[in-house]
Amino acid sequence: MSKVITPQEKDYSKWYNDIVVEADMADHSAVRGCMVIKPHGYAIWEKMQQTLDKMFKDTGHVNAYFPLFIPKSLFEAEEKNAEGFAKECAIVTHYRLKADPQNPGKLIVDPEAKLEEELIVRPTSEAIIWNTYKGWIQSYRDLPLLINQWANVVRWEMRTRLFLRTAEFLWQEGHTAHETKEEAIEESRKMLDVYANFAENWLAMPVIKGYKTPNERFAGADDTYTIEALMQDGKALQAGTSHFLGQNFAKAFDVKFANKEGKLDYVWATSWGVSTRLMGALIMSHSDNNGLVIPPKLAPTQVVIVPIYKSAEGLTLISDYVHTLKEKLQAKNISVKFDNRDSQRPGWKFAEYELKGIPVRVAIGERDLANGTIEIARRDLLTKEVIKMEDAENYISNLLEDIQSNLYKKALARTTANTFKVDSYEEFKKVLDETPGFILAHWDGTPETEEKIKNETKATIRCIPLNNPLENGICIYSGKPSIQRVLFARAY
RNA sequence: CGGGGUGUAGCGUAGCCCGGUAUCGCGCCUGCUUUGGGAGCAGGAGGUCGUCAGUUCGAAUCUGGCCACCCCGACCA
Repeated sequence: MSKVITPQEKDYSKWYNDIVVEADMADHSAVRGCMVIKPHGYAIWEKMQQTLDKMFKDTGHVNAYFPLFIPKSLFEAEEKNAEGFAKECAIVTHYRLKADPQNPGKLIVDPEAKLEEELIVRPTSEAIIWNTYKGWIQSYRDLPLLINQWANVVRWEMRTRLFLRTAEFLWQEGHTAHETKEEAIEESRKMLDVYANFAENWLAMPVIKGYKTPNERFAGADDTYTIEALMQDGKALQAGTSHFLGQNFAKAFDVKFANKEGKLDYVWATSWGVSTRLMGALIMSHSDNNGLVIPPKLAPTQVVIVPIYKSAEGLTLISDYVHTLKEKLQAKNISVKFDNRDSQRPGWKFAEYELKGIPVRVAIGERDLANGTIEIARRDLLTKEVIKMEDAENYISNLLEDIQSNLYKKALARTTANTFKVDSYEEFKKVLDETPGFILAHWDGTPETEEKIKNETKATIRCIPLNNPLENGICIYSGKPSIQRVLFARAY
């Protein structure tokens, strides 16, 4: 039906791009690798923010804000972290422009205005935050320190994709400090659970919780926990990570505290984050060839009401009913938009809201007024039903819940159907090429084998699932003994 | 960064080989008729042809540089 979206089966990545652009979520900007997030996309991101922010606060965290710039000397303090990000940093070297004497009307960088020390545009904030924490933490009484920041970060990626990998992106980063290793690990696991809860119950996206192999760990972490989701094309997406940082940053920034015994010790740290990449996850979990599909819990507008009328009097009569319906729905905390614009016709509006993924559409015409009915269409299944007016608010309220759970069930069924246990390398390669998805296979536990599999097949170990059942087997690549299966996939 | 492709009105395009000031559709504006799945008719507006330079009497068209985007690599916690 859609005239604008490239079908998934024809070209998945073109389809993805079409959804982002045509559903009015974001657009390429004049800046390389950076996008403009448009109101419809930003509204969804705001819903994600609101939901996550509440979850963070409910688990005892508070928000703060740290600078965009990090002096190079601070940035390089934690060596592994610095090394991990060094290749993708934007660097400020000057602070002033001046008129170009050779070229009237143009500006050049003023060579006189060179900074004594370069500033790194944050690719992540551990360095500046831990440098700050040094001044905030002296005693166990100052702990735990549970802080989150909503911010933008810059990573100079070579190749970018709207929402999935942009040079600048929006995210939240939690940075916590603890007295003990156990407490810090518990914190990082707790936040992983928050992310998984959000992914499954709001994004309606099933995820596998697990931890990363040393190769795939965050630079500077002792352990990286992750939630991994399977997209419609069989590729995996890392949807959120939570890191146990050990004492690495405390040591690099000399953050010590006096414990209850009066002895000095380095604090234990975590950091955790999710980004606007979740928008990509949302798209690639539920959307179809007709456009975006938004899970009701994240839809800025859950219900749109389209009047169908032949005269101004007709519109007035319809509006009277719609206003009472709208109030009843709002009383149930349902967000409703009454699109009574006269500048677009109903058919146009239907197509538009379908493309933009509004979960429920209500149509009311003069015929309905006479019959005491309304027409209700659900975006996920693209079905329509005519119901009695008096059933409307309960019907819609239940329908929203049904759509939310239906989307999750559908995504879960897809993920399950595309998760394969594989016992030989031949079979492994065959699955990757023919029915891509998650692959559970035995691995000998060495970085060498992991690297070789990656180089030969582009598949990586997404994670070692938490609560993974132990099972003796042999590595599909090396034939060496293995004690468990790990989760492989090609990934975004 | 390497290989391939693209860039013409808000969007999608024709023209480019063979140089002479730009085609069509959608959208936009006005009016009337319409309104239950992207309305119809009539009239109208809108373009430094990505950008900079070169060749030429003359460049969308030929040559070179640069920029942006797309695809494939490389890269990516």
